[in-house]
Amino acid sequence: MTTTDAFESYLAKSNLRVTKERQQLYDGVRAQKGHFTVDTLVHRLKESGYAISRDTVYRNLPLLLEAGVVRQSFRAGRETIYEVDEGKPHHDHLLCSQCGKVEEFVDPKIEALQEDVARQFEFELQHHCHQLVGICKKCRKS
Amino acid sequence: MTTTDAFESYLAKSNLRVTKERQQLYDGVRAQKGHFTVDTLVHRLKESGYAISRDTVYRNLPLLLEAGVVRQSFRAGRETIYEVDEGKPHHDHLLCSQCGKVEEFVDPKIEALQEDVARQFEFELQHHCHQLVGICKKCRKS
DNA sequence: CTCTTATTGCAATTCAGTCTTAATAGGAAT
DNA sequence: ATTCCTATTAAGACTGAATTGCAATAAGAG
Repeated sequence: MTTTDAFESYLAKSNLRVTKERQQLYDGVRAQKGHFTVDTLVHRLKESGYAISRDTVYRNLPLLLEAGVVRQSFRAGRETIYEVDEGKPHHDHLLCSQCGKVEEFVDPKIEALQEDVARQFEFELQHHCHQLVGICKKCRKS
Repeated sequence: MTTTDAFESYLAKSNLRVTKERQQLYDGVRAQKGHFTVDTLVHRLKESGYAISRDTVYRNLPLLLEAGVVRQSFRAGRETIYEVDEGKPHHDHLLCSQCGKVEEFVDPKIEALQEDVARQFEFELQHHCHQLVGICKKCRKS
């Protein structure tokens, strides 16, 4: 299965239609490097000649999330930040409250402890949101 | 120092005025049990005879946060959920995605590992946002 | 008591995200 | 291919949380 099929096979499985917009959205999303917001995504899609409405993006985001194409990364103020979720392993974020710098980290021990907590409360863990906020080295110097 | 002075001493230290609204806001906030949103807070303040505008609440929330009176708890959809930050030790949240149930947990090992991560990236940790999302026992049965 | 200026309430505004609706197009059945 | 049903789309109105500008008010220093 080529990577191009990932979203289409999800759509087929869910009895959803493969539209031009969904294909373009999939392409556009995968072209994103790093973190992005819905607005920047729409803007970049337009630049690439894909005129997909903001609503269509919003409507299809749950599908892209479900299909494992994108991942809700974190929230910066009002905006939700997304990132591509293909190939890249799970990780959490460390943000600088001064300059907005974003670092990614993974800690298997924390992941395991999260599972323990969920088990303890008899929850079936679906996902988690874990952000550390602090001041980076550079900002601390000024 | 009585607990009533906590906010006032913070205001004094910061060269901010002690207004009727700030005193009432402080009282009102401390009367909140559990989690609350800005709107519910304004509503309850009004019920208690404290007619404080929503704007004043928004404007003073950063001060209350800074003074350690309230704490940003987590976000539910668009709304920011707050909770009183006096007496209560730090804790994180476990949410049920089906029924919205909120459990609180503390794990000293996770806390320590967060410090380790921050140290590794040379960040000075200020706070963190840690929510586990899953399905609770009751919801899993239906 | 007076005066300066922080603070307040109001109204207008912003902005992410949602909803409504009419038009369009996917794709199954024929 | 053609028809038809219905999912999906774009446009724009709308929502609700949060912010801002401004004129009126009141804290508290002198």
